[in-house]
Amino acid sequence: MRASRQVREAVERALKAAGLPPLDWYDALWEIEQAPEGIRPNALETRLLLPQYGLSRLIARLVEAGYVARGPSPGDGRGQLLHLTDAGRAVRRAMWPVYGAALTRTFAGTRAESEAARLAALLKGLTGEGRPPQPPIA
Amino acid sequence: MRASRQVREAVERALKAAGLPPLDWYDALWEIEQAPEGIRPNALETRLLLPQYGLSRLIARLVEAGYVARGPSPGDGRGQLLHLTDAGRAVRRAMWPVYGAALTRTFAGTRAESEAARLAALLKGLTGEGRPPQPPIA
DNA sequence: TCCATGTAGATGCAGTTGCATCAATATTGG
DNA sequence: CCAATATTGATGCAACTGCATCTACATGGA
Repeated sequence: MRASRQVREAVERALKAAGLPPLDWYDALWEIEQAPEGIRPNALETRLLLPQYGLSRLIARLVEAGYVARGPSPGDGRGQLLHLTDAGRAVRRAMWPVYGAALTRTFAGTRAESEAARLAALLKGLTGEGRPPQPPIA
Repeated sequence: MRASRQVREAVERALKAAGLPPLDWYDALWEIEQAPEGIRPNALETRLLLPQYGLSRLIARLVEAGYVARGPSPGDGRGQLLHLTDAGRAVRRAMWPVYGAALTRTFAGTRAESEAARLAALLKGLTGEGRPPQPPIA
């Protein structure tokens, strides 16, 4: 718990210092970007492992910021389809170097650095297996 | 991040279901209990890796719940000395089985279970080394 | 001694979270 | 076809967080 909080706070501080949105936004923007055909909130929910109400409000913030557009969900009047806007793509891209640099700084020099793959494997088992790897490179 | 959130939420749910206080309280109660001569908030701050205002308010809640008593700090009129009350000891003790059981459930059957020591070592490097192990057994 | 600076801890405010619940649409069994 | 139930997503409320700032006491130097 301590480790994850330390890491998260380091990343959050770096993003804030760079005038960028908080960390949660990154994952959400990334997942939405991966679905050019649009993605529905309930699908995001399982991918991001967020509670329903949390995601609902996160989306509201992203929409208000102009990073995400809501559209109707074909064939289901309850749902909606989310798409990334150009601004959304731009900010996600801008976030990555800052995010990555903060991570690098945190891990540099620790045992976890050389054994990252092993650490990731161990932790992945805890998330209920769930989702595919999250490869946020470019 | 996902792994730690999953674990934390599982523990929080278990504690709440048992009518017990949230997880943060456990660590704080534990650390205070370890210092029968009393401990000062600023010392707790470094042990718990909490921000100053967060700890200040956590202590306020613990005091209001009757689990912690504030006393004057000898030789420093600004400070205070915290002690656990009997109720505090009791609730900390009551929390542990629930806490532990939730952890066991989360780790059971994962690779992390058999490699707990390795995982702990990797993660510990990330917390800035900091503190001694946190052995909340009895 | 007095002032400048440093440290301990508290707090107002705005934003976020968890919980419970709601409205709207979908689906299913009779 | 309709009523019962399930699913999707939103929201009021109370609690909690981060940030900036504040008060009170402490300490060091002129």
